[in-house]
Amino acid sequence: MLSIGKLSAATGVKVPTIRYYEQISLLPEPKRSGGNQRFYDHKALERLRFIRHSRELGFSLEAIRDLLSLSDNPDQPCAAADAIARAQLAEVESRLARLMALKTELQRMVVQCAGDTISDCRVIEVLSDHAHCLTDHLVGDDALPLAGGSQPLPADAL
Amino acid sequence: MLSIGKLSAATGVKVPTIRYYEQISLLPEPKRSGGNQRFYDHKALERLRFIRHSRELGFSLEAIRDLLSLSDNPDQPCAAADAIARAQLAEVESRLARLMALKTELQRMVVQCAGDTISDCRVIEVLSDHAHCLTDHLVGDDALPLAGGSQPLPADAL
DNA sequence: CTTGAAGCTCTAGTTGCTAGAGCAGTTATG
DNA sequence: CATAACTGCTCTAGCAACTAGAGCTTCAAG
Repeated sequence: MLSIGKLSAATGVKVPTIRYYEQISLLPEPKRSGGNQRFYDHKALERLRFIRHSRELGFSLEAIRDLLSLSDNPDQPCAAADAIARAQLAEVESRLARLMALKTELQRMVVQCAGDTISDCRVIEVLSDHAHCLTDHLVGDDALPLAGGSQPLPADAL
Repeated sequence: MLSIGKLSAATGVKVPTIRYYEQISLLPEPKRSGGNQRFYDHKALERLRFIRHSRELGFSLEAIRDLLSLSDNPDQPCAAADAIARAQLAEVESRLARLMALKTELQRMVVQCAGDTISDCRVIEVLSDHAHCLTDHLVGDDALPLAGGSQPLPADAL
């Protein structure tokens, strides 16, 4: 039996995050000891490790919720898990492609800057006008939804 | 003079987003016409284009705020703008490295899945145990702050 | 002159946490 | 046994960068 602090240390997930996961029902409510303190068993430890590892791989909490419910029913076919993983892979690949275009553009911008005054700074100039760019580092398809529907990858899992 | 709708069409930035930028003082308050409607001049158009392009390149609104104030003072040295751009480049490069590790791991996961039941699904198995992974797709340095201090790149600019 | 699109303000929701206030319970030391 | 220091508890509010919706007003076209 682990206190929440020990569980945190054992998994690398911060204490408030564990309570947050409980709040959104990603973790079940654990037993409480006399003075209302949470105590966790081995199953909870495993589940939290699963969550953490999935987060590291960029899965959203919603995807993880699905993956967990799949892993709770081991007799079902694994096609669903496979589909979630494939979707995540596709997501990562498309982000990779975009990031590589960004990197190219940023590099050009930085390299060309001669270090003079702002008035002839390449950085500012390039930012002012997309025509200076080589690639189409645009976001969407045609309406260019700058920030849009999904935000599957956690900002820090990149 | 452009209405907010025309400005939106001309820049690809959604109407509510324009109002949001005004609210956080990234755009100045525009003139209003008789019935309280916003009207924008050419300067506002340029400024919004600058913002949009910077967002496409992954700069945070805070970084853009700095870049804008730099571009408003063209006599100053451009070292500051250069530094912001270099920081952004470094950020993008580190995200790229992480994303590539993720991609490798996800690919391995997906390829190995034989399509049987969950009980012997590689996807679930790998997620359960980081030891299955080749790379250290871990986030932090030692404390592994799963999600942490900075979130410079907007989730959708990836 | 009427209709429908576009504009207005305001509040609240999204994701995945984090930070802080203000307590109560637990553990280590004197 | 007392006390300090730590860990835990609940609750609310905040972060980025928007998005969605309610409920209202104004404008342009036919």
